[in-house]
Amino acid sequence: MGNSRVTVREIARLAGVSVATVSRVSNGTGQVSEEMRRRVLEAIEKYGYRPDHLGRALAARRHGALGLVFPGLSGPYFTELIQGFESEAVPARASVHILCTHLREDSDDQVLEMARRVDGVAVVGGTISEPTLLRLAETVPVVVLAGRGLETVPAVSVDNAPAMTTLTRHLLVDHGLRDLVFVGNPDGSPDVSERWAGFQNAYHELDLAPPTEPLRLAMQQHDGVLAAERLLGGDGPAPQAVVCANDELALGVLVGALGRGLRVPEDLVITGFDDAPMAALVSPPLTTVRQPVRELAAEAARLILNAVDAPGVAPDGIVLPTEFVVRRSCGCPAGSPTGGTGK
Amino acid sequence: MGNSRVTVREIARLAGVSVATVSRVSNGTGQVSEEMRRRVLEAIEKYGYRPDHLGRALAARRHGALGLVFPGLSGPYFTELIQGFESEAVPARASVHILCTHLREDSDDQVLEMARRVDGVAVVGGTISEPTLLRLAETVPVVVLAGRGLETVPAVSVDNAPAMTTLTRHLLVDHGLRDLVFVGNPDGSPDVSERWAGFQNAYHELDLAPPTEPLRLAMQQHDGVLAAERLLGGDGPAPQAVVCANDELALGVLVGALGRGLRVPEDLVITGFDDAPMAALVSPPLTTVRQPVRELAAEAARLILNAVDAPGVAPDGIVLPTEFVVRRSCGCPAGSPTGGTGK
DNA sequence: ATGGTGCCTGAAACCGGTTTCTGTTAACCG
DNA sequence: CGGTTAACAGAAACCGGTTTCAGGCACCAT
Repeated sequence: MGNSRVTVREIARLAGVSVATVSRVSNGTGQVSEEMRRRVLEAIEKYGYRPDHLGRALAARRHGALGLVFPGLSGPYFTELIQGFESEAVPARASVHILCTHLREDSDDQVLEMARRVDGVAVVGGTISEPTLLRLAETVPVVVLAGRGLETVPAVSVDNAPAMTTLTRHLLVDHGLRDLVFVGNPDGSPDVSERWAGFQNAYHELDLAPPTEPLRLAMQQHDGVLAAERLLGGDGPAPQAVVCANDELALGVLVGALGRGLRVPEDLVITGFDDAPMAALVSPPLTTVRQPVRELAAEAARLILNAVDAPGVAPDGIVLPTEFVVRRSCGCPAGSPTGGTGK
Repeated sequence: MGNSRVTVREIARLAGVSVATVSRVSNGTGQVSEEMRRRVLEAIEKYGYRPDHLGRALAARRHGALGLVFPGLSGPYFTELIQGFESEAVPARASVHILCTHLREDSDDQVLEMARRVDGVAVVGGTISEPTLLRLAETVPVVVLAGRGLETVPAVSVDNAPAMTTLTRHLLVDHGLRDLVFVGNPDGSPDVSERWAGFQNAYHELDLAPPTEPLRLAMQQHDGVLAAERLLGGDGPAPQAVVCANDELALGVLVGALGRGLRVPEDLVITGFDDAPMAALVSPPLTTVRQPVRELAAEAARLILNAVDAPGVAPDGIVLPTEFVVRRSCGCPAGSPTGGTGK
């Protein structure tokens, strides 16, 4: 019944028609008489024929698949990313290939290899080298997801720097804090780099002396705990506020601070970035910046799908707006207003 | 240069050889004289030829791809799952297709459609209907990931029930607690169903009256916060302990409890399942069950890859052991010993 | 009756590889 | 020197679809 070994020619033979007719019926293209159509559909039904994807893809010179490349899969950010991408790709009848370059040394090769199996690729910013990105773009449409694009490679990202400037200004001006520490590695990803730039920019705008060097760590919760150890560990004075490059770090710092008996925000202010689900749930809830991660990835998928259909035109990049979310971890009372940073 | 429009026949023409020879050289199969090889390699190099994946796959009747199907992407569990699967597939030169059936009504169709693009599929338990699973298994090798297998479909899973029995017994016997509530929906996934069974079994083993009905909720952190609201909200007495179906729920309950001014474990005992990264970081650290999620998914990938190479033989399922991790949220002092539940 | 016009249909070419099978050549043997 | 064999190259078939193109046929107007 559901045997997948049945081919067009077989169905054609059994229905007593040509393969062209079978193809026409199974695709609904061209003109086919009622009688022929009936015979073919009957045979298709009876033998459970379904056209082979490879044959079809080869003829159409299109894979019906999109690729998504990211460094590793940590935390809520990437799950949102994948889901956003997938939610846009699947309805367009494109399957989703994923590749975590994560710790593999030959990842550039693998990205290039993936490019031969898909119609387009989204690469998370900072994942692969620029030369590889360019070579990739020669083969298939590419967009950079959360990062900076190139001449020929559009990017979709959020307004990281302005958002971080808004958040930092809030701490410096509205709360009168001075001794802030930025946690996150600006060299680790374009996102963090931009956030660090936005952080510095707030100081610059207010004619303050530049901030201290960032505490360069990875982006996971246990790195935040590590940050708390370093910053609150004893030697040297603790900062007034810890501005984290994402919510996971902030959550880790929060755990570390509370575990040391500090009160947040009274003894230490902590802020995040992303507005992960947990950010609103912890106590005190986290002041952070909401970014539309799902929408970002969906936009990337759409961009690629368009580029596949209309090759040649290199679309512009997209910058999505974020929203500054004021909660209690910055020292604001419960129920403060929130404000967007605008587009 | 890197033009991907170059075909075997073109290279053959340019090198003045036959396509067969080009194919032999590019695959390293068969016998080719030094002179021919040199000419071919030269042309390949010069025109940047790389064999098309579709043509190759069609001829080989193999996709070089594996599918991974899960309901939705929430929390650390699924990121681990994907990474484990991917880490095993990619070195075997198989790309990874993902599909979140998540909220789409026609997901069964999409799973069947995916089956036509891959050599094998891993399906997370409880994701698709049994009839669909059976039809899927007629097409490609399938394994169920974290769930129960069928006659023809092997499963890889962990010893959920014994592990939960061990944990529950610990609360009932070592801590003398009686009033436990299980949080999680046994109908939601095979994993939860088995954990609930293990929970009940501990009562049974000790000749206690059966526990109260489970609090049926989804598996995310905010569901845990919800659980805390329901259980600690005022009307009706609060339980002594909340046994959660996974760590995310437990973390949510913890946040909710602490937010209400309760002390954990003095006023309320909370336990989880999974040993997510955050479980050890919160205060108090979570007593839970560690399960080797990555290894589980890697095992599934291996099983499928083997089934692809040696079709016909239906391999046995695999049950991986878990480890009971005693931390402080159950009431044990810091630094208690931990014990595995064995295989 | 003749020529023109649409509508259907199927043979064959094509997508881009791999593989079998046949034939040539050179080396080796007695 | 004739015969066997191994090494190598290429033509053609194949994988499973789609699409072009030419032809058959019915119908209509002249």
